[in-house]
Amino acid sequence: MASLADVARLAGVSKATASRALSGAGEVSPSTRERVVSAAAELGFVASSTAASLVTGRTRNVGVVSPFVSRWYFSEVIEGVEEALIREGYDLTLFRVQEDPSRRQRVFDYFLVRKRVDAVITIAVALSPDEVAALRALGRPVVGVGGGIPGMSSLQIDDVAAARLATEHLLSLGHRHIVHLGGDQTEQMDFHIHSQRLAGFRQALAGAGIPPHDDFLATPLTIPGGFQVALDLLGDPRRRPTAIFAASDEIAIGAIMAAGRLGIRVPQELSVVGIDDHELSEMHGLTTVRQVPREQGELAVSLALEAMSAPAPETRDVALPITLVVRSSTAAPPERTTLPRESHGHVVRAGADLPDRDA
Amino acid sequence: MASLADVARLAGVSKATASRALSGAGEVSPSTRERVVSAAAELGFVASSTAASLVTGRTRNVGVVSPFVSRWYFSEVIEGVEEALIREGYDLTLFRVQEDPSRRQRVFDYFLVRKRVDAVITIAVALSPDEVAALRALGRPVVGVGGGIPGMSSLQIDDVAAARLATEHLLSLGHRHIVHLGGDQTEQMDFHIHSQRLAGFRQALAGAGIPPHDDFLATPLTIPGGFQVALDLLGDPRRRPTAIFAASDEIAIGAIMAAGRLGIRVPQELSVVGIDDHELSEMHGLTTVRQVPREQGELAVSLALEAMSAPAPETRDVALPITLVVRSSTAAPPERTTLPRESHGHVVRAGADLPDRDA
DNA sequence: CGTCTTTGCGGAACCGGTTCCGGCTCTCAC
DNA sequence: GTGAGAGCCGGAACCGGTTCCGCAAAGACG
Repeated sequence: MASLADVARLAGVSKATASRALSGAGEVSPSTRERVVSAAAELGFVASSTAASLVTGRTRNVGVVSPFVSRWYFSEVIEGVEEALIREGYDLTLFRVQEDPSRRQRVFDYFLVRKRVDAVITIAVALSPDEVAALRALGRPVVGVGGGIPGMSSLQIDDVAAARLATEHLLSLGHRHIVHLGGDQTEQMDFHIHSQRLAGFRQALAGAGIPPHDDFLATPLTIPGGFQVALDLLGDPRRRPTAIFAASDEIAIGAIMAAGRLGIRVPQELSVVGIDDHELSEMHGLTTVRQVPREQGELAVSLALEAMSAPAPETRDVALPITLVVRSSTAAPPERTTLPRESHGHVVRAGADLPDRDA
Repeated sequence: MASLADVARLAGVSKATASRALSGAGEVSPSTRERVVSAAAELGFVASSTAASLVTGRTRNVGVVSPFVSRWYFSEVIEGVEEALIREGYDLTLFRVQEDPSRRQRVFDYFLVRKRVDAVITIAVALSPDEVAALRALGRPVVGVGGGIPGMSSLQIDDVAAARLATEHLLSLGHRHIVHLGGDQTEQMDFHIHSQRLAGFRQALAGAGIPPHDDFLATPLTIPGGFQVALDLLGDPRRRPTAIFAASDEIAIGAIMAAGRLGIRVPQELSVVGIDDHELSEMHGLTTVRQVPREQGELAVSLALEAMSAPAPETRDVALPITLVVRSSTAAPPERTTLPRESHGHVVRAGADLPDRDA
C-alpha cells in the first residue's frame, strides 16, 4: 500500500507539498502538481481516509438512523440519501434502530458517538428525550426526514394537510361515512405522523359538518396489515363505510385487496384513498396524496451538508409539497348509502354494474 | 471531548496503561484498571475509532454492496447483515451500485479502497472482471450472497434446484403447458441467477419429456413488471399456459393480479408458483420456494468475520436450504387444456365454476 | 537596484490512539 | 543472599495524513 510519503519521494517533493497537490488546497505550481499526480497514479495511491479524518476531524461519512430498511418509504429515502451522498463524496453508515432498548442504546451511546459521522439523518424515527440529547451531544448537524427532532432541522410533508386533502377529496365526491385506517404508537415510528394524519382527517370531517363517530382503526402500516383490518371492517355490512382513508398506500392497497376478496367493487361500492404514491399504487389504480421520499432523502443531504459548512448552527424546517393524484379507486358513493338514514332499500343505480375498471 | 490522555492524567497513569486498562489487552493490576475505568466514565470518554483504526488497520466497519435497497430480497439481506454486524460491534457502510458506469467505478476504485472496510459483502450483484479485481485488491474478505464472486466466499441457494423444485411441483399436478417469467441481463443483478433458474426450469421440463418450446418471457423482477408481462401473456387465449413459474415472488404476485384483472381464476384456471416467500406471498396464497434472505445476511456476516480472523484466506461456498411452500395458487390444470392437442373444444368440467378461493 | 510582496515549498507539529521495549519491583527458589 | 522470573507500568515510536509557520526565490514597484 503506497502512502503519501512514497508518493512524495517518487515525485521528489515533501509530504506537505504532495498533500497540497493532491487535495488541491494551498499553493502548488502546475508543474510540481503534475509530477505529484502522476506519481500518485503510478503507485496507485489512495489517501487513507482514516488518517485524514484523524487530523481534520471530518470523516466524510454520515449516519442514517432508520427503524426499517425494507419498507417502501424508508428504503426510498435511503436510496435518495445514498445517491446524494455518493455524489458529494460521502459514505453512508446505516443504523437501524428498533424497539429493543439495549440495541437502541448501543446505537446512540456507542456507535454514533465514536466521531465517525459528520452528520446524522434520521428517518421518521421516534426518539426518546435521552436519544435526542445523545444526538445533540454529538455537536453535528442532525436532520430529521419525515418526523423532526425538537430543535433540529427537519424535512417533512404537512401531515395534517395531506390527510385533509385526501379526506376532502372523498367528501367532495359525496362520501359521508369514511373510516380512517392509520398507525398508532405501537408502530416503531414517529407517532406524530399518525396522530397528525388522524387530526387532519377529523378536521376535514368537522369542516364538512360530520359529527365525530367511530371512525378510526389502528392498523399496521403494511399491505397485509391493511388487508386484515379491512377484511374485518368490510366483512360486517353494518360497519362498512363508503370510503376508506388509509394513512399509507400500503394500508390502502391491503384494503383494496380485502375488498376484492369480499367481492366489493372499487370504486363503485367502496372508495379508497391513501398517502404516499407507493410504487404499487399506479397498478392498483389507487388515488393518493403523493410525496416523493427519494427527493426527501436528497434534500436531507443538502440540508445536512449546508449545516456542516455553515458558521453558526441554524436549524431549518422545510415543508415538502404534496399533490393529490386521482386514479380509479375513488368515485361517488353508491346512492343507497349516500343517505343511509333515509333507507332507500336496495335501489341500485342503473349502470352501476359496469365491468371492472380494467375495461 | 475527552481524550485518552485526559483519562490517563485523571487516573494518574500513562496513556499506555490507560489504553491497556480500557481495551482489556495486556497486564494491568485490578486496582489501576478500576481507577482508569472510573476516570473514563467520569469524563464520558469514548475512544476515537478513527485513531484506533489508523494504528491497528482494522476499522470495525464492513461495506455492503447492493444494486438496490428497496427491493424485498435486498432489503431483507441488508437488515440481516445490519442486525448481525451491530451485535458484533461493527458498523455497516452501504454502497449502492447501479448501471451508471461512472458511479460504479467511483464505488469500486475510490470508496471501497480507502481502507475503510474490514470486509465486503455483496448482494446479488453482477460484477465486471475489473470490479472483481478491485475487490480482490482490497486484500480483505469478500462474501457474495445470492450470487458469488469467482474465487471468493459465497452464500446462495441452488438456483437450478429451486427452479426445478418449483417446476416439478407444477408437473406433478399435471401441468404440461408452463411458461417461465424470469429476469435477464437487463436487470441490474447477477444474471447467473436468471440463467440458472431458467436452466432448472428447462431441466425439469426435459425430465418430464416435454419438448422445448416457446416457454420464457423476460420480465422485470417487480410486481408491476410481472403484472404487465402476465397481462400480455394471459390476455391472448392461444398463448395462455395452464401454469406460470415465476423467477421471483414479485413477478408471481404480479401475474396473480393480472389473472385477477382478466377474470382468470387462480388456481382453477391458472397455477402460479414463485421463488422467495416474499412477505406478501402468504396474503396472496402464493405457492413458492422459500428462502430466507435475512438469515443469509446474518450468515454472510459470520463468514466474513470468520475469514477476518482466519490465518490463511480460505473461501467457502455455502448452499442454503430451500423448501417448497404449497399454498393456494397451484392446483391441477383444468381438463380441457390438459391435452390441448386433442382439441376437446369447449368442454368445461362440471363444478369448475366454483366460487373464488376466498369462499 | 534595493525593498516589498507574492508564490512555492519544506520542516515539523499534530490528531488520538496502540504497541513494542525496557525498567522497576516483588516474589520465590536455591 | 542472590538470581531468575513474573507482573506491572512508562517512554516513545508509530499509523498516515493535514496544516501552521517560516524561508527562499521570483516578480512588482519606486
